[in-house]
Amino acid sequence: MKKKATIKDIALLAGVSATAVSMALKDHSRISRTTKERIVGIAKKLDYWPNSVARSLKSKRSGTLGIVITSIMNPFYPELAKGIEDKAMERGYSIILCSTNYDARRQRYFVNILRSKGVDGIIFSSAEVDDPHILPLVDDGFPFVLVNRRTRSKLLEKKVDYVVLDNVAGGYMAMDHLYRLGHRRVALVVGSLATSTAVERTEGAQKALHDRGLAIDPQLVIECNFSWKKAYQATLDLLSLPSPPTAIFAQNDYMALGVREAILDSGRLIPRDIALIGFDDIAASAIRGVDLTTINQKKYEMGALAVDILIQKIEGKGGPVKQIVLPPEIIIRGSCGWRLRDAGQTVGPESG
Amino acid sequence: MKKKATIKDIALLAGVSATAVSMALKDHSRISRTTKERIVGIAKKLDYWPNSVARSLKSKRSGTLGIVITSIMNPFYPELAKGIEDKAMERGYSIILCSTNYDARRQRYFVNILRSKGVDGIIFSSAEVDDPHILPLVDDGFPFVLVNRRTRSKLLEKKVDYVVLDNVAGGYMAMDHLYRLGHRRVALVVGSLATSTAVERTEGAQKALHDRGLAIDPQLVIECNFSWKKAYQATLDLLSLPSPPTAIFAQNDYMALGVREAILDSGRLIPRDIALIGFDDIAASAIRGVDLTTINQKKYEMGALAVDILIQKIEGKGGPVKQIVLPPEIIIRGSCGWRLRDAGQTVGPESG
DNA sequence: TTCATTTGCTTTAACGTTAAAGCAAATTTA
DNA sequence: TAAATTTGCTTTAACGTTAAAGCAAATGAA
Repeated sequence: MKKKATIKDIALLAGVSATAVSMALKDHSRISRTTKERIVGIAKKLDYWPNSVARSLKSKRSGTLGIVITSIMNPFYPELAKGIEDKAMERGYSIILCSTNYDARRQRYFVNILRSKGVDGIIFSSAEVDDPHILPLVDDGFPFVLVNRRTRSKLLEKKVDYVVLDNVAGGYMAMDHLYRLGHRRVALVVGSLATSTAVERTEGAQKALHDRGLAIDPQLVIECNFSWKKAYQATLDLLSLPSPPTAIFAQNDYMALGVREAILDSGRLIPRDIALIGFDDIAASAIRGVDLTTINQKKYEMGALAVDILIQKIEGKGGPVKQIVLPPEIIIRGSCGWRLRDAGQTVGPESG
Repeated sequence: MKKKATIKDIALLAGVSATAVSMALKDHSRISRTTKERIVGIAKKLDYWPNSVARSLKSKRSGTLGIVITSIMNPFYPELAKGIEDKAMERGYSIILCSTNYDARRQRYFVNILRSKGVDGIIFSSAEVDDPHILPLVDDGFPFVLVNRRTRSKLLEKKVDYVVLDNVAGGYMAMDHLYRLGHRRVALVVGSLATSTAVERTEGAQKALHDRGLAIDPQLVIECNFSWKKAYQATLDLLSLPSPPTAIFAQNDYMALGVREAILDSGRLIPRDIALIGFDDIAASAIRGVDLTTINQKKYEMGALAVDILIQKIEGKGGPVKQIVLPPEIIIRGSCGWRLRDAGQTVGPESG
């Protein structure tokens, strides 16, 4: 492979030292205008680009951020990733993407890989509660930020920066919406209870009922690990119960699509026979005919914010721990119907 | 930030030279078993991980691949990216992801950034016809592979490795399917004619009609740049034509969703009033109620294959230029109906 | 005119790793 | 027993860049 020009090549051609070239390209004040212009001219002619690897070694800065997510296939991520990417690009950073494929052990591995590659900081969007790989990062003072999920470890919760949705409020909002539409028997298709998101959304949903002196029938709470397939099966099980739910709250839209499929397969219609609410507002939820009512989180903004916080930590203008909790927002589409069930009938599009 | 242990730290503790440590960790034959075990023990105790940056500088290998795509938000990419990621991980490489956000000029920029960061090779999934940044790579012998799109430059087409779908066959297949269902007036919602994919899919569609002595009405061919919005608008325009099409072939599923929305907004039903076929088989197309008939390409396999080819080039077992053209596959769902139009009526689900 | 400062460079050294070369001691071969 | 080889390390140097220190020449101040 043809070698790219280095500072030395330029120095040789310009008849100066390598340092002079480095100074010229950095617009150092102690280099004469004429020499600088000569050097810059030669650099341009040779199509010179500084070798970041050498720079990183010298400066301990790589201009690269590590991003650890569960899987790029998860429809939640593209928007988050775009927020991260755009902001990182705007601020002059590149990103190395790592997917754990839902294998928590890989997080530790990726942290080591990323640190060895000299990334300046890491964004975790897949942290599980009490992740053992987080502690060494805190101890070492290595810059990182959690997005979407946070750690619930007593030891760490005060020390770790994060940008998350107020998932308790989101869960509350979803259940509240269903309650107001008259639903009293609501099933919970839960994510993975190893994640803060699932725990908190469940908490919020329970609180919404508790505030009205009600409680969720434990029979109607099923952990589905954020899996489409498990959500599908869980729904079939729920629907064959002697006293099935009148509504289902799926803790993310991806599972909600599995729930939807099972409902339709059972010959029921949404929302005529059963109401459905999701969480995340992924792209597919807005498709005509899907019309999934859902709790939205500003994924793009979350990503961008996380990058800002991370870079601030990296560049030393740290300050106190940043823990940002964004408010959720309900997106009302057709999947829960539009009229109060109490008032007579539920009306909605004959979707599906 | 706490410094990570280096080879020197280990050397100091073990009372040997840095090179001895390097040899011990690499299981060099000229190091004694006892010394090696002592060194390895200390390394483990210090939680030593080799500094890849230093290694890269020395060895000119980073174990990192650059991936250049248009946008992670494009629903086509997650599956492709996963194929790339899984295979790269399997073979011990990390990936740096770059999105051009459909700005072709950024490709040149990213190529420079990536090379400066020392990536061992680049996968382009966003190449436009005659990209000017490709030529220097070929000249330098820098390893890269195109996926999904290929260059159509006369100068380069024989020299560049790629993995693509047989898009001509795909276009042919789509149009052929519509023809067999009785459609004679088919509109083409075209991507961007600056891409090989759009050009070839159009070519294939035209060929399918040409083989039957027909031709596409130029009035029914609209370039929409792979944009949902443009596809939506184009469809409204098509439908208000004095003699509107009986079917629409959208050159990717994402545009097909825009077409679908416009059709439904116009009060028509799919496929009762108009048939619709897409391309790519993105996740949303399979959703009940969307049921988009489409041409599938094995995105995951394409990504994995591209990585294999790239790594083969990187690791020197190059051989001849690899140009892989995969066969398309039609996924028949409900959006074109199931009976021959000639035979009477088209039947399909009352989707949407 | 003399000393102090500024300018415009060069030399040195370092970042962490690792091939290559070197070299004494141990072992094998003749 | 002497020469040749192997073992087990060390020293050196390099990858490309850039702070830091150095230093002669030009400029400024007294």
